[in-house]
Amino acid sequence: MVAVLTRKKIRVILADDHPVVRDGLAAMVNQQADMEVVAEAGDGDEAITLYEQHQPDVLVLDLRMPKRDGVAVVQRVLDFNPKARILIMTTYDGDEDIFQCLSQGAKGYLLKDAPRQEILAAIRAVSEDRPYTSSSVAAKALQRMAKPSLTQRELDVLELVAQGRSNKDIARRLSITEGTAKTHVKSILTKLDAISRTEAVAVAHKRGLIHL
Amino acid sequence: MVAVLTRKKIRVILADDHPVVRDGLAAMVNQQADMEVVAEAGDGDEAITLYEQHQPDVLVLDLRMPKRDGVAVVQRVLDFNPKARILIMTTYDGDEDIFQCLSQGAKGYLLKDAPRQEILAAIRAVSEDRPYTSSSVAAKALQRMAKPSLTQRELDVLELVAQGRSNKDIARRLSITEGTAKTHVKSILTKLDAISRTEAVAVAHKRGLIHL
DNA sequence: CCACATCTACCCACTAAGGGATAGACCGCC
DNA sequence: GGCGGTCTATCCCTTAGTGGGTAGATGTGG
Repeated sequence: MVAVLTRKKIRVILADDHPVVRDGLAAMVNQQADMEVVAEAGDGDEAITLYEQHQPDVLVLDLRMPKRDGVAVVQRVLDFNPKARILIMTTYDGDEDIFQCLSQGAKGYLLKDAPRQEILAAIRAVSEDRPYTSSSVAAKALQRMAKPSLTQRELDVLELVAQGRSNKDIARRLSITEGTAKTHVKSILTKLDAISRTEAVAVAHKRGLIHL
Repeated sequence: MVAVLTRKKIRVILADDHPVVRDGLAAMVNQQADMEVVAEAGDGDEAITLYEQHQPDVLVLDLRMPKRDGVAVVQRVLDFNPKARILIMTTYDGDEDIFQCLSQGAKGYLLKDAPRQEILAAIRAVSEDRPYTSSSVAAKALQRMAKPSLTQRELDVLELVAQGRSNKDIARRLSITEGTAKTHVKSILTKLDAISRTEAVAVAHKRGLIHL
């Protein structure tokens, strides 16, 4: 028997809410001699359940999914198994998403427009516990590190600002005074380097701080 | 020879900028006895070129692609062949996108999270020149019809508003007075039923009038 | 315990934005 | 030729948002 036949295959779980994408990845992975798909998840909760059930070598994870958001899945899975090897695969290239996932412990991050070979290379790298990040993605993570973080309260306010709420409306919803809402908005503007709330929303959206 | 063998297969072109999605669709289509993929495009220009080259029975088209936007591809292809059968397949469910594509002459519109069977059913329907639209998508197209359209100038202004520009800044960029910029913004607010520019951006984004 | 960050709240002053109305210039269509 | 839509522009007035600073309460970690 040849070595490659006796060596265990890389066991992969795919988590993505688009059946088409899962099909595509599954076809790609199963064509390889050294890897196989052991399960597929269509939402965040399923991803967690199936991970704990199968304990695969690699979890390929979409960021935006129903029921539970990708970052939450990363946390939960790494909590269950700190050595879990997670590869994020998403269309979102905002520095916040990248930073969150990688600093949380995901081993790789790549974009859905990546060519086949790169995707397979990433899965192999992550399966051997080697980090995989394209240079453009790594650059964004580094960029993010130089920027100030928003507090939870500021994120709450930012979300309402992005919905088009007025300071008065925001204050009412958060049970604070309008003055306090203004204070939060001001610090958001400062941190995001924006001169108006509308620009703040644009910046926050580009950076992946909010997802409309 | 049995009828199904002599009957010509449905010839399909896939246009999507994600290799994974193309792989998934191709695998799905090629497994069917009655259809086959004759070409794959990774951007809008390629989609047009390959359509004119192969003249397939169905063009499956992603809306957001590099080089040329999906709506522009629909126009161009239908200009080349008014009987072209185009099936839009996208993640965007804003009423504006749906309305634009269908009123332009696309035969079907479905979302990427659709199950395999629905996708195949849509391709078959469109290949026979039967429109295919899920009820939720059709509902949005109808909703859109009741809403006022923005003029081209208003769309120009809206885009700058969405970038966070001030009225003064917008005026400068469009070479108009600030007062005129205000007039445009005011009519945008009225048409989108918003009380502030930030809310207008939120509404416009949800409806698919702008894509950040 | 002290230092630090966060959330809350207030002050003042100034600018930007929104609401309503009106109107001339231009263009295409019936 | 006239009607309707669009783009441009202006008026007045009111409200919302921005920029500056200050500060008490609370909680957390060194």
